Amino acid sequence: MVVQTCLKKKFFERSPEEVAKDLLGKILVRKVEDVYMKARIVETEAYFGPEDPASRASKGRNKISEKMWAEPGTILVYNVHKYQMLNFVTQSKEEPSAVLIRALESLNFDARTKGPGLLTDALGIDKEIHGQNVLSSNEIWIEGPEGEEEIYEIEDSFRVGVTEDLNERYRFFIKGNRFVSRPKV
DNA sequence: CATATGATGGACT
DNA sequence: GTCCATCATATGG
Repeated sequence: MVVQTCLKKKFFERSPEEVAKDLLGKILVRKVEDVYMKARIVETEAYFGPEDPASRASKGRNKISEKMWAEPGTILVYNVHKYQMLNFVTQSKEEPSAVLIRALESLNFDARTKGPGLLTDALGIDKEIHGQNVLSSNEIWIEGPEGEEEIYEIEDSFRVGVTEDLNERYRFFIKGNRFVSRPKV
């Protein structure tokens, strides 16, 4: 029997790169009224602080980005065109950084989740949960099998769609998973 | 399969 | 008015 455990604060108190990799394979649970939607995280991206040109923290503090300086685990939601992007704050209040959820493998529902904008649509995520903490929210949280070995390979690439990327690969995804938004790099 | 392009709308300055 | 961490469609090999 696999024991599902909610993540602890410590999980998010690490670099966005580590958190992004470790979120792969975890189960995202979204509760809307009496409906529970469960999905496996299969693709993520790490964003750093002011030194990362693609990060919203590099544009200074504003109404959206200020939550990057909040507690690790804080939920950050912002829009790109007509879509919402779901992120979790990592590291610490002094070192703003975050992980973007880019694709999910739906487990108990049927909707398109192959892309950061599509998955928020599927889960009904909008700014209502912006600023909540994924460690304490009862509308969205993350579970993971404890002490299980990874049964998949992690592949990486440069980040998708950014106007100015860093010189490292900060996109991570589960190799071969059919829900990954852009399997080829 | 690959790459290219147009539509898209909310939030900020 | 400008920016954007997107998506769907169309085209070519």
